Amino acid sequence: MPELAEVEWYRKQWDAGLGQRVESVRLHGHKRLFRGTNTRTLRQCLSGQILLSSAARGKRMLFRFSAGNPGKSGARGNVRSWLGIHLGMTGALRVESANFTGDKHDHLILHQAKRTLVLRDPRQFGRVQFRHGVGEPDWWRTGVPDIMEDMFDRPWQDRFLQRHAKAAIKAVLLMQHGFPGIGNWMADEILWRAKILPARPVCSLGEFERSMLFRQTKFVVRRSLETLGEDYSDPPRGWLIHERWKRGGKCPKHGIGLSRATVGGRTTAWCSKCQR
DNA sequence: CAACCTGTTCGCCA
DNA sequence: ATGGCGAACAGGTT
Repeated sequence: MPELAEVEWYRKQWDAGLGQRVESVRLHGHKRLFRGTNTRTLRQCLSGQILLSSAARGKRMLFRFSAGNPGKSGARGNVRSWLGIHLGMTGALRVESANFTGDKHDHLILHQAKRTLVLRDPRQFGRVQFRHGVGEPDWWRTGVPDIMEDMFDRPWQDRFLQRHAKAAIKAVLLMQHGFPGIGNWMADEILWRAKILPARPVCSLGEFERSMLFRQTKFVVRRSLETLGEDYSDPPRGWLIHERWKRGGKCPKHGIGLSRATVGGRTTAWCSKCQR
């Protein structure tokens, strides 16, 4: 499910546990979701620690934990636990009551005194990472600006486009090293608003189209964060997403049937009248 | 029963 | 060395 705006909403679900201690940890340690992660360390380190804060970058989240009484024991006061979560295709974060136990798809469960923080992911295309130490984990640094940051500007976008000149623009919008957080529906939304056919090779885009692409990318991200990302409310009326998966879905602007095909390896919807 | 799915990664090929 | 593409991953839903 989750693209950048949904990820932001899921991240905030665990805010209910901020400042509270993790009493115990339950996890399905042998599962694919934890590939490359030492789950015994995760369970041992996180038990007894306090959830301090969280952040999201694109589709990735980072949760910061530490022991209580920071600073009391000198340098060791700076030791933190860092929990990285990617929700993949079917992941979700939610909060349950304190006595929640979960089923086979609830892979990571953090029990607090008054509630339980749950990560569920049936398909396990998501991922959990963990680090215990001083300073942010290496895997959290990406070198890629978030789309809403000033660093994400025209020169940066155009440099990335240039590196993938022969690929379909739809495929390039899905690349997390260029457009972090954009997924299938947001890519279609952006291209519809920018009036660009998804299968167009990047090198065929003119200056005006690249500037439309840039503006609509910023716009779709901003408005998605203000709706879905804020309270999971619907994106604005008139957006393509409302028609995208409907049988007989129509272009919100022209009312003609949407076209569909696989582009960049994903099902793609567009309006053949709007987009050229 | 078959096809499809809001994501990433790997191996193969140009 | 870099970039593009299709398959694989695992399970639910239509």
